[in-house]
Amino acid sequence: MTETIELKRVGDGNLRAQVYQQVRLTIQHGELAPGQKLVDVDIAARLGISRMPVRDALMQLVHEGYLVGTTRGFTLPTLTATDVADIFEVRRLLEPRAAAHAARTLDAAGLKTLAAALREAEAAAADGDADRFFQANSAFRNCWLGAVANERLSQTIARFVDHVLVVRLRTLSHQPTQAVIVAGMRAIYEAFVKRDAVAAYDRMTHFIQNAEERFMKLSPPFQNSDGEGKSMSRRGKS
Amino acid sequence: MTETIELKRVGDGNLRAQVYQQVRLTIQHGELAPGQKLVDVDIAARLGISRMPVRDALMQLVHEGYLVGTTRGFTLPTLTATDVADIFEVRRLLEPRAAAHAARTLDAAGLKTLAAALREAEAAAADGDADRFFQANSAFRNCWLGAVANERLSQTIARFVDHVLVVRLRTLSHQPTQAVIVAGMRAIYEAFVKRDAVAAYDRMTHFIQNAEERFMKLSPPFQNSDGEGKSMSRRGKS
DNA sequence: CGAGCTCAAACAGTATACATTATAGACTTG
DNA sequence: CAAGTCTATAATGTATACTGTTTGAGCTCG
Repeated sequence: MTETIELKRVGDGNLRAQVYQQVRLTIQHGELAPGQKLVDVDIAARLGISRMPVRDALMQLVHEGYLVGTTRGFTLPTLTATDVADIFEVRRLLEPRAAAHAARTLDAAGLKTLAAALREAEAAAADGDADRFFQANSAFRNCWLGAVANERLSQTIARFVDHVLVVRLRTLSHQPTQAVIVAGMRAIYEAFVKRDAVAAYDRMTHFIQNAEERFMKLSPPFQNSDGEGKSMSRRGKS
Repeated sequence: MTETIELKRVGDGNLRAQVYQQVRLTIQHGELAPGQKLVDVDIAARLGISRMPVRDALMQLVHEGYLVGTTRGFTLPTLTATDVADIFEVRRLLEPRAAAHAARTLDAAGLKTLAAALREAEAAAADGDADRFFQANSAFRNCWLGAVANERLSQTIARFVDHVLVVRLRTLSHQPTQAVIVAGMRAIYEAFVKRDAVAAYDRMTHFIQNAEERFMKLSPPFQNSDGEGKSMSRRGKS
């Protein structure tokens, strides 16, 4: 409960949105211990605002699956192997189609951004810089996902990606995995360049399958799916 | 703003969950005019509670897409043709797979419930009772959706179904459409009985395509997708 | 008579205070 | 010594009050 979380106010709009952004970025950057408690009054004091906007933001994050809210504070969810498998199943269903969309709608500027992200990922992989690699990876996906015409589709995907993202830093630190991912990104990028929707679909399918295999293989702590500790018990749902 | 909304307290847990349930049920039953404003302090007064739980519930509903929150109250979203098409695209991607899951996991009790819902739908279609038909339809889907092992998948589907549901009453009132839907339900049900995952997948695909065609055909007011009034502009997002 | 401006009302955002609940730790008893 | 219970504390849930902003209506001026 020391100064591990560093939140600063950003001029965006209402306080809730600001807090939401800050906390989500904190989570996405992995700057949060797996069992760390997020207490609204605590964050509120640190930001110099009242509990309510913080509480609203945290509840929104809970609802989106970024956090779990117990009666005793908000913490990161600890996904079981089943959870991860479920998320990947949904991603397998959605992302290939979305990639096919993007292959048709990406413009020159988008392709340029993708190329830059790809180069960055390659450089980071060469250096073994997991954090940079992670950032490049996110930039790559955010770019093509932003070109998808169907916003509900892209938003749903983004959410599920973020859910596994919490524990993804581990996978992305693994050198051979980085190589595989870069290869997959390049394949997808080339399909985008050729505006080949079918190729984009197929390569995205392959990419996700690879990612899931790698993830499962590299995560021995997830093997103990004792079935009892389904940690995603949400609060506030029906 | 008269007594059109009838909310009663249900002993569930915290107030926010209760209000959330009540309002969502109200929406799902179509007991809400398209442009009607939902004001937190109003509902709070009617329920005899304070604004905060109501506000939380409404914001949750906004976030889930059931409502849109303007700077001037919460109202129902008015979906454009593009919105509906987007939702159906996601449903096409998810529901066949989910049906295949259900074909394997549905137990005898579930099949019995499905059979009852199917009979109910047939009876309602024969009587031309749109409301009963609607209820039977929902019961049918909720049943097989509940048997899907992947909870994230089923929850995502349920959400998107609910989104089009707001304007679905129109479609379900149409007699020929009711016949088509009943036929589709029966086909899917039989696939479930045979535990034929492939057939369930294919028939669900066909079912959704039919539903979308019918929906688009029966909705002349949605044809004017002037592109300007994208009504799903949410508040509170980034 | 019409257009623009001002004022008021309504509603969401925010803050603070109070109630409730669950958990952890300590103490007591078997 | 161990197990169960009780209490204290910490964190969420709820309520009320206040503030700021937006919208709509009415009035005034051109």
